[in-house]
Amino acid sequence: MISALGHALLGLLAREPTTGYRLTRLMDRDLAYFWAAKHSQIYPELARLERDGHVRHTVVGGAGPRPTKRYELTADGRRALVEWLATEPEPTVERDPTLLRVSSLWLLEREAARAVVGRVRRLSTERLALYERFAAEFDSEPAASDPTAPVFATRATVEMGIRSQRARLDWCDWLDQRLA
Amino acid sequence: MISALGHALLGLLAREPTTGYRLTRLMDRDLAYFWAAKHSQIYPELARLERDGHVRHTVVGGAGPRPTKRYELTADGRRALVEWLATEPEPTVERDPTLLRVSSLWLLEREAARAVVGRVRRLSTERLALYERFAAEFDSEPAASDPTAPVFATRATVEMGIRSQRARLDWCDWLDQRLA
DNA sequence: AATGGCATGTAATGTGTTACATGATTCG
DNA sequence: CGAATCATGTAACACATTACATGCCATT
Repeated sequence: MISALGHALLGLLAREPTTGYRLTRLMDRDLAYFWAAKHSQIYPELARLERDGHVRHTVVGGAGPRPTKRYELTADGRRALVEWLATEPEPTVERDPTLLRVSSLWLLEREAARAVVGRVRRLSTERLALYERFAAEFDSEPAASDPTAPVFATRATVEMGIRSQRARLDWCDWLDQRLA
Repeated sequence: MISALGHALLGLLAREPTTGYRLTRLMDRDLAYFWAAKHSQIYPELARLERDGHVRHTVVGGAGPRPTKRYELTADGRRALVEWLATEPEPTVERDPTLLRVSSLWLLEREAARAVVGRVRRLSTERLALYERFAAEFDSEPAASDPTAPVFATRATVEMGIRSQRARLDWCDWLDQRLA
């Protein structure tokens, strides 16, 4: 069985073979807003994927005490990835600390409650600006409109990020009005 | 330190003292779409909250091999909850298996890719219908518009759920067009 | 008499974060 | 020469899921 993180790594390696270190940075940059992982989780997962024959590595130098490993998909790994893509999507288990706070908002005075909403709005505004910068960056690449190009898929996930944040900002307005 | 789950439980107990079993069902019904937890996680967490003085229990019978316990907030627990509400919101770490799939969508043929989007749409449509039923239910209670009533806060979180799903459905249209 | 809901717990395993540990290369 | 970046790993801990375990009470 391949974990969600495993599928994330296979997906990145399908784009381009690379090192665990660079996978860590890629996840931080490209996937962080929908799937986060630290290097301490990524290195063992790569080892497991290799043990199960989904990836293989070649040593490409040694910038430190240990060898630098370049990972790539095996034919089997690629097959497993494509198969998974077509399976039924597992329902998202949301864990939203903001909604957790809001679910107890009735305990606060009006002004304090509005302050909470204000903080949510600020955080969302920042996120939205970030995602919109990402989107502009990706749109400047011609391949962004080609459904078989990796950047197309990345652009699509950023679009969802943007729409999520816009929805959240609209919701802040809705809530704020009701607290007026 | 109180965990996120701890805050969720304190929030529910602030509404009404009750048993661990009913907290499990409440979370499943009212919070599941933004904070999920099984009973095997809830019982130990209640014990920890009690050890730290945030809740206390009284035995109210024994519908089984062990005593049935009714938990309620202590003054200290209520204070801790209200204080946490006003703290800076921790940025949501998204873990969205749907976006994980979409980030590798470029690997698929056009028809297969559209099928993936179709499955996402179906799931979202179902969710939206569910949340809209919840919303209608809550709106039928007069207190739903009173910001100091618990049902107001629940209604607000459902509103966010509805807006999220609508945003996701719109995004499915956006994606589908680009895959046409 | 069987089924389902009420009720509480533990054990094993899986997933994710923080902290510890090491050392080469490159740029200023 | 110092700082940042490249690079890989392990250990300890926290959080979450699945499976195991028990037994009363009410309804059909």
